[in-house]
Amino acid sequence: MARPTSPLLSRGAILAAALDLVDADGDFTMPRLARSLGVSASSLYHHVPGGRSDVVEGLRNLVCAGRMPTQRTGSEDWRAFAERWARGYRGAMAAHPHVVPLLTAQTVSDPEVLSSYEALVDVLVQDGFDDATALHVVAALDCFVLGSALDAGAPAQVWDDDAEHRPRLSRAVDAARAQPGDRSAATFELGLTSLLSGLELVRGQDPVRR
Amino acid sequence: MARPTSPLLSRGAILAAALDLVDADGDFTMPRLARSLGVSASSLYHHVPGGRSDVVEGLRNLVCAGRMPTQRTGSEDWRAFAERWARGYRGAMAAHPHVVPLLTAQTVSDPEVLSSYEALVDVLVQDGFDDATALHVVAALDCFVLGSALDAGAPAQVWDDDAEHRPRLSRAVDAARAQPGDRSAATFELGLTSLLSGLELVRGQDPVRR
DNA sequence: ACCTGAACACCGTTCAAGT
DNA sequence: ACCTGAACACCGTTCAAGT
Repeated sequence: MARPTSPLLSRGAILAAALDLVDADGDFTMPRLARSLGVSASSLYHHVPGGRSDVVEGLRNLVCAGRMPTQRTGSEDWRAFAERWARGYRGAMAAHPHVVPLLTAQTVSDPEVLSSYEALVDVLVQDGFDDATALHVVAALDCFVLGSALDAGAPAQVWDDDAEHRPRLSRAVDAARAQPGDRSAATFELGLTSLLSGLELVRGQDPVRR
Repeated sequence: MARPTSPLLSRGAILAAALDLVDADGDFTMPRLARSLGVSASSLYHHVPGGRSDVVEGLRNLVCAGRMPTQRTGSEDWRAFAERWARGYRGAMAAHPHVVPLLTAQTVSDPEVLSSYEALVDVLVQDGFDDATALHVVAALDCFVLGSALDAGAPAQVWDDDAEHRPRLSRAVDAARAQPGDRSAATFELGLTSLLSGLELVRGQDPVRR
């Protein structure tokens, strides 16, 4: 075939196909990705110069863009904004849980995602956290959200809860399963609420005495 | 050579070599692992029947075994035990940060690790959490610890903090860097303390009203 | 500029063959 | 039982060749 009159591929089409593949299979390879687009593997590199890791960073943007807040509304205090930030982040990831393990290996460089970090730091400092603590708060939220996103993507059977050998774990798992709704989402909500309540106690506290 | 008079390999030796490789290179492959042991790749499968994923689960045990508490001391309340549990877990992972991304893809099946989960649930229920909430508490702590462990292994430059475009993020990063000690460890301590303080507020609360 | 097929240096895993 | 080399079906990436 060689060069077609109108391009067969585009960066956007490649990323969309990659996301479909990850959602369906839990992973992707360059050859499979090419096959799903009816194209040869080497063609991809014309549109995604950085190769596989470029596609992965593209997936981060595709999954997160527009789902994370970048400025607070008039009435929001730091806690309300942090809650919205964390929910947006976790919601974006949980909608495509299989991409999360791909992202954890790479540094965040996507500008849109970084803007939301910037906004969160801004709100925290405005509302009484000192600079260093604000950074730790953002990082701690980031840790919890990332862990929760991994949790959302984990197999239903996260822990091998053998009732014989681990009766209390097994009973707790059953009790949580008996509740309505998504177990992983409920865990996230409990953890987020608790984390924010605890951070409120730290806010404005003398940094050196902590 | 064929069969040697005394075995060249053992499961333990393979796992130890794999951990060395992961600590040094950030990853391992079966051929490299074999080469580091002066052996051919196919030999490994006699001692690690499950292949690569078997090695990964073995690494979890090697890294965590003995580092996570399995019963509380007489004077410990739930909070003290949960703190010890989370610190042990995070400390084990942070000592070998590159293994963490390998583990996140797989379900926990190691008995020693599961025993410590069992112990934590037990303590929580004894101290006033209902079964379902205890499970969510364990899961939330697990999420935070796992996220923190990933954070500990991430490149020093977690976020691409361009001072031009993201001045507040950049300033907060600088402020945190100016503090003594490990940034990631400090984030973990702040988050853990806050999370536990927040969970204390939930303990014994009417489950249905929450 | 954009797509191709061939090529390179890798993977993980299996298995008959050796002792 | 334990190690080997050969083999299989894959990877990610590069590049000269085509239009």
